[in-house]
Amino acid sequence: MQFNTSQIESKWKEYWKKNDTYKVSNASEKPKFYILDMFPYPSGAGLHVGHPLGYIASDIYARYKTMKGFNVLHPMGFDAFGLPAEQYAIQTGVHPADSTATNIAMYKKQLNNIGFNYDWSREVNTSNPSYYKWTQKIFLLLYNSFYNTKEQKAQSISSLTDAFSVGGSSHIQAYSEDIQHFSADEWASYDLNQKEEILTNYRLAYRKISYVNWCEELGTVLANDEVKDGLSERGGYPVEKRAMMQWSLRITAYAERLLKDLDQLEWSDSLKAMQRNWIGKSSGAKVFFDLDGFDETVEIFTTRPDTIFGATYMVMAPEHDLVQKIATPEQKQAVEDYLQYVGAKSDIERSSNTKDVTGAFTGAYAIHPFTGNKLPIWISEYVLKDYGSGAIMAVPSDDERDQAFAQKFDLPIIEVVDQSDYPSAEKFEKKGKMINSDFLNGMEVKDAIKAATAAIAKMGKGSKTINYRLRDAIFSRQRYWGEPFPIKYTSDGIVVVDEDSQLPIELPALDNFKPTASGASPLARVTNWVNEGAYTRETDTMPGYAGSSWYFLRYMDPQNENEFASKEALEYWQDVDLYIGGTEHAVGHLMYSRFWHKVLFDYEKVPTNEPFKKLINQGMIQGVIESLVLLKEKKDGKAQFITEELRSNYAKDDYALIPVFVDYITDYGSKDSHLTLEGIQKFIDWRPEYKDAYFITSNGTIEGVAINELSDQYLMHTVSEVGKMSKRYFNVINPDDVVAQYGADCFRMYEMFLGPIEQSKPWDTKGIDGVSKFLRRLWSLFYDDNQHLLISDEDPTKAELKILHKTIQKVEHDIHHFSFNTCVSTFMVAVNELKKANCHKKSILSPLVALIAPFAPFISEELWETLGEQGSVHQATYPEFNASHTKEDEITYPVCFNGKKRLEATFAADTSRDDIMKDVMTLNGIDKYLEGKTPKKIIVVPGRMINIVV
RNA sequence: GCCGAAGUGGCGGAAUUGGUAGACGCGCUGGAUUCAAAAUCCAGUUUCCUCGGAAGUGUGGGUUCGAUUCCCACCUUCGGUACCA
Repeated sequence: MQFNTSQIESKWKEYWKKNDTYKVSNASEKPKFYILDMFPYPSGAGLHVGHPLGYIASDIYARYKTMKGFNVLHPMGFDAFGLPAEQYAIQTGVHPADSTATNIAMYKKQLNNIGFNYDWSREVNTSNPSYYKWTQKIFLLLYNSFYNTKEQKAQSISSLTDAFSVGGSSHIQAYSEDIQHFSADEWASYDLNQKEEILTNYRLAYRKISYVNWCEELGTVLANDEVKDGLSERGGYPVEKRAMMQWSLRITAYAERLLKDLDQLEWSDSLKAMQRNWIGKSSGAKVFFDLDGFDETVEIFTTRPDTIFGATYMVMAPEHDLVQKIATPEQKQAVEDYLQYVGAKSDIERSSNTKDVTGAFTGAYAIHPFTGNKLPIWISEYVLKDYGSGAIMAVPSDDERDQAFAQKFDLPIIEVVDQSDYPSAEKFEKKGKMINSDFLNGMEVKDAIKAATAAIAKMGKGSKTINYRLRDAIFSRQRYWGEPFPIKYTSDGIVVVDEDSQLPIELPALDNFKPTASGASPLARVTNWVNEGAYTRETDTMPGYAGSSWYFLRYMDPQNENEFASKEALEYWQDVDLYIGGTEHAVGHLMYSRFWHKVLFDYEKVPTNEPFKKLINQGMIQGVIESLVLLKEKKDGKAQFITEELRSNYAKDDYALIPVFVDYITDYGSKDSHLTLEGIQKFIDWRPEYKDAYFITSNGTIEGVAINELSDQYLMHTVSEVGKMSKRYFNVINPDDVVAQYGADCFRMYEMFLGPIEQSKPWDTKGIDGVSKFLRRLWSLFYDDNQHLLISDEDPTKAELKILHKTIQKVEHDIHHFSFNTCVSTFMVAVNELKKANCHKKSILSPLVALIAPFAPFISEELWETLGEQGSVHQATYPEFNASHTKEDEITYPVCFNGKKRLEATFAADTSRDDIMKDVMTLNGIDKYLEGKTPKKIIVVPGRMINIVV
């Protein structure tokens, strides 16, 4: 039989489907193993060769685990809500549900082409009402919960209201940023509205005013990644912050647990570091400063309470609530001007300006708690409203920014830390002895922090505090294509939740997807949906991360209509044993999923505290972007392109890079990448607006219209950059094309062969022939050139068994370490050696095919059948390694002199260390290296090497 | 700036606990086969050299009998983050 990839692939795809080869059961005696891929957003562009990298790795691992006797769950689904589909709907009028369904069908076809072992009966689609019913249900659970800081877990909000009814707010231990004090009687006297206002401070899902990116010209709210440098990505219009009442999730309540539980996870250090940075825990003290002439106090947060005697002024965030109140009439104008200045700047501009020091004096003063001195209160953009309490005590002697500010506005500086005992200490480092600090004088910084905090607490002016950088997550989007909230409002604006029996609240039909003028979601147009009796529905929808924060649970029991997953299914599958995905979700998705999971855990709805035990970040496969250099200046009204090597003659502003479809490029991806005359012709055909352009090469200029008459010495070199694989750069490689040319097995193995899974690298087809050759060589162990079967039933030789078992050992080791590139090398070595040994024995080839099966599922299935084995190779038992076959009788030792290898010597494997030491001195040629000297020392590492020290 | 990852032939990369640096593949060179080509097969391929050797894993130092691997300092590239008090 001939090796024909497309025939083999369609044959076995059919077989797997017919035999339900990849169907996974929840009822199994086998140990479970749950391996998960980050599910894709089904975009209209389809999969490119970068997407499957992680999927191939997980597929290999899943198939390996199955053969090792595990019941393996390896599902796939779609993160189907999202902006691109809505954008497409606005442009074309095609309903997002329709375009999404089309895209999903295309994705599934592409995925099946690569031969993944997904159990499609478990497919999940977040935009499906039977799925988002449970997203809505979990949202309601969050809404009806508060965080009990004593028990350290989420509890029902009703237990909080019960406690309020019994004892008011005094003995409550519940997480909140805004604690109000009231008695049980007061609580009873409040009306619904007042109660709700208080509960809002405790609920894990709550509403507050937050800011969105509003673009007046586009008349819509933009996502963060639609805003570039303070302008809308589409059109480049200005974007401003606009306040809107929006849903948020109180993830901050879980900050400590999210931080602490990282320790138990098998994630990479860099990923954990990213999450830790994001949570941003810092410990210090909060201190209340009295205001001169006002009853209010200003709360500040500091990590350096020891330096409190060095505080010479205060700074508030410009948006701080007290600013308007305390500003004196004389300073009112200055404050207004400054607010004007800050308000006009976007976030990006504000944070990119770290050099210029700006601010304004409010005219008000705070009272220093120890000295009683009056400290002027300033406002400045370098203090952020959302971090700490939005105000600081400024210590110019020990903080870089405070120092710059003090110098600019001529504020006093008092040195309070003497670092002369620590000459190596950096300035502002927490090292030194306190000076000019009253009762702290002479103390080491470390002790002074404790002493100062204790003194502040004793005065009732503050306490030790832990602060987190993590913010609550905004959960509202003013969009159509997302989960509707199961929420409506009374005419007084009081929240009414939908009953379980009403879920799912489905997205209503709509034909105009354009945003509304007010910035509300397009849903606001559907008045008969919005107005439900006396109630008005929430018209915002949930963000992308809503559906993806729990999808891994749904795979366990995807068709369940009574629960998001049954208790039995959850008990059996527990958690994800191995999660593979890109780093782009390092903080967003992974943080929200952990948060949701912990809430569910607190309610005993899931059996585990963390969702993803082990996580591997696959690197990205990037594309090469090939561009022509276009001069901005025209000549005779015609565009001018220059060859890459002439680019250095021009300033950066004089030219632009025009991406070229990579298929037209010769030597794509190399330093020498260029367009030949033929390539230039293709380029012009593709972009007719350049048909008259000049193409300036090193050997002279050619005009687009006159190409045919010219010879081949004219090459236009292009600029090669490694970057994203994207439609925008015309460098997308579709896996279908690679599969059609080389076969799915070759594509899979080549992606693995490119290098370590965690590393990013540009796609490059150089070298795919090597893998293709390997598969043909494997085939040639079974069939000769005339397609005659070569298989024999002879007993294997010792040498053949050794090749096989060395391979088993190495491949299994490497799979455990996710080193799939070296697995492929190992297979190549094995096939090369068996070929050399002329081995066609079933006893060797059967286990070899089983070893290769996880990597090349199609060819191995075909060869398994050829060998006369029963059933699917993917349900076979993994070959067992037997060490007795790899034992060496003799070992060839490298003989080194001072660590450099000079000679070799072969000894029987069981030769003792002493005998080797003796024998090595009688070695042929050794005198030359000894140079007549006696060796100082001979080191023998049995089985490894011999080193002679001269 | 801070945090993290990495730096090895012309290229992708390998080297398991500190123990023969460059496995495997691409590319290149030569040869066989062929009318010819493709395909296939065989041999060679880190650099320098006086063909016996010498140097060599970003740079400089250190520990060690021995360092791609461990330690210190620096350089470069990539990813994350950005006035976090």
